[in-house]
Amino acid sequence: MDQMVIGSQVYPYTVQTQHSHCIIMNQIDGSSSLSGEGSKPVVKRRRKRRSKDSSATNDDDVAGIMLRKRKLTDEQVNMLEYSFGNERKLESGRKEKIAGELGLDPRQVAVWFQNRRARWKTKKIEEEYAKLKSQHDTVVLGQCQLESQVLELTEQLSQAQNEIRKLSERLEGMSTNSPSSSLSIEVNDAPIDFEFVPETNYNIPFYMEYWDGLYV
DNA sequence: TTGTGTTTTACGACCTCC
DNA sequence: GGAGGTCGTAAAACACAA
Repeated sequence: MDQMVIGSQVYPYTVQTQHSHCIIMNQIDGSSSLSGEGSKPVVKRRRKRRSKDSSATNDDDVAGIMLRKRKLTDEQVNMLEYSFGNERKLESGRKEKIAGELGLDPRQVAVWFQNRRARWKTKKIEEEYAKLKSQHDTVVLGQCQLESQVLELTEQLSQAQNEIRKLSERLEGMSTNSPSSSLSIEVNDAPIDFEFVPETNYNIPFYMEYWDGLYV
């Protein structure tokens, strides 16, 4: 059993001490954290913090030292973790039961669950963030690939436009008075057939230029 | 040993639900 | 209105590098 020496007094440092510590705490505070001020105006009152001074001798300071928070034992934490794994919320009866089994104040059990839920929530948020980041990175990568393809296709399109313009100019030079409804030319030894389809809606600029070139 | 960063315990303020 | 929740934070406990 650990001991805490305060002045001439030796205080046992055990689970029971932790239990007592909470009772003292509530008495000293003269308040419960669950007092619930409802919708009163927000008045942030800084609570008194416990002193770090261990050389104190008067009753209040001794109590303050007794109030020092104590780490829960591994066994207590394991039991609390197990309980938390079964159910993250803590109804009154269960809290009393756990507190009794572990020799803790019910308030300690409630606080532990509150903090545990907060840690769990933080972890969940971090996991969700990592998942979303991964998805985002995947989308960004896909976007880069698509942009690269767009550049490549734009370049190809530009080259094709140039080819067509050159051919158009050549055809213009060879043009006769009677327009033909179709014509056939070769580009790079590959035959390309053009067919005039008046009802087709060509709204791509270079096609319009091409037709304009043919039928000026 | 000591300075510093992180984790754990505890609390005050406020919110929600019954 | 009370019980129990979240949120933000203080302070003790702990880990660890320098």
